[in-house]
Amino acid sequence: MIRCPRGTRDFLPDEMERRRHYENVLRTVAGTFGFREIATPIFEEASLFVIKSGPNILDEIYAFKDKGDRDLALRPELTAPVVRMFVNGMSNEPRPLKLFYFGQCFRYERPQSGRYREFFQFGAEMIGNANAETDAEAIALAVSMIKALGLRKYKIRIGHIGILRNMLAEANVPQDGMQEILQKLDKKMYDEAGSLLRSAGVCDDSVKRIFETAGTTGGKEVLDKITDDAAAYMKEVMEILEAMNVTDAEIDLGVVRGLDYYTGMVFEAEAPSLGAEKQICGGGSYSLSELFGGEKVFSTGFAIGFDRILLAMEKEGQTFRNKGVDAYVVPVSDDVRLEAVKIASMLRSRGIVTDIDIMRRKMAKAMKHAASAGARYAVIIGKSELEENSVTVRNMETGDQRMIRLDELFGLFL
RNA sequence: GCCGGGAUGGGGUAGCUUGGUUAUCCUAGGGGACUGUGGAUCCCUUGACUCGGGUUCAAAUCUCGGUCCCGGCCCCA
Repeated sequence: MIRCPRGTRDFLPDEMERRRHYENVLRTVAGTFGFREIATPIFEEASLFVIKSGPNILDEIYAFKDKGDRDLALRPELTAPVVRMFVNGMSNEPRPLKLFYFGQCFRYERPQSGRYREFFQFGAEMIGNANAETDAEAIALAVSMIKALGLRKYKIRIGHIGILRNMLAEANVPQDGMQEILQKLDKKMYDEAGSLLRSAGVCDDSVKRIFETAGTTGGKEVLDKITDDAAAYMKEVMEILEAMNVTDAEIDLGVVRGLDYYTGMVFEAEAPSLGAEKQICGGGSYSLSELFGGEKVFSTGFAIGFDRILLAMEKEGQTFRNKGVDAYVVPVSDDVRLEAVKIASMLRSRGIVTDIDIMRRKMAKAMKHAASAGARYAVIIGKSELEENSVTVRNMETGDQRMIRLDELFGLFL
């Protein structure tokens, strides 16, 4: 028995219908913010991801050589491909570019709850500017999408990577040791961050101030304590968000996020109903295009973990009802099957979702099948009906049924 | 890569401690009882011990390893 590979999933029709529905909710919201959808290849030159994330990334992605000896990789994320696309063919478009995408990504990792080797991301990028309006727009879009999906419990935290970086630089922490310290601070591992700071020669007083800043959380007023241009900037972002009616995002200066291509604002969303893998969204402002051979352009973007957010909705008890077919055509006897096929075709050509018994089942079994397929109406076609140019229509929910003329049948589904 | 718990028809399960006939029950799928009316009932039928090695007269059951799943660590671009 061959099964699907580790960390991948099959999506059966019910599940797929649900996923498509929510994908389209996200597409619609992104559209209302003026974003337009794009798609990039599933695989890219491996170097695209190496340039962005360093050579160690190769251990964590599906990288391979093709028959032409090219080094390729299944995409582990979509920001790099989108920026590559911008550099290749969109660098002279009017700015800002507002792009969104939905697609699968692949990472060679140990699967666990909410983590797969093939997973789906919905993301958006704004390319061409770095200011408070841009950052606020990205956050507002993310929040609107989460809300539109119907997720109730979530937490949005906004930080600014520059504030802690500036403090570390002022304390004379060398550039190459910074990332490790920031990572510890991001995880609230203060003991380890402390020993790293002290061994970098930072005095106790500075360490204390750094910890205080990293632990700063709350509304925009907490920014008043910080004397840094970035704090004033973040206050502006928060004010714009307020004007956009986004009030449930809070400041957390400990949000530092992974790699150092982030340049300023960073944010993430988590769903507390999930376990260890509870982050459902992450993003910030960055500058990548110059690494791929283009001019330096500031951008802001984020990605939503589609599988995780669906999982969180499920855990909150949100259910999804599959639509089923509008009409299920049931021929009463074999000698009316051709007529039944004609009527089904007529309904289909009018855009009505129509199924028909093609198993040559007896009528009772066909009715049973119509019920289990979730049909709204059974369209019963027999000799006596056809003699009067009619069919019998049965409402499968109420059980009411009546004869209806063929030329009126279509109107029933409007 | 590391730690822990698992794996029995399509789905859900009993059996495993204490090895021993044809592997339990529910559900689902196909057909029939019912020759023109669904979710009911009854009958027939399809369908499983994760894979490989070991112990044994005999393994779903004991044992070792692989694979996969679940939870966590690491990582999380």
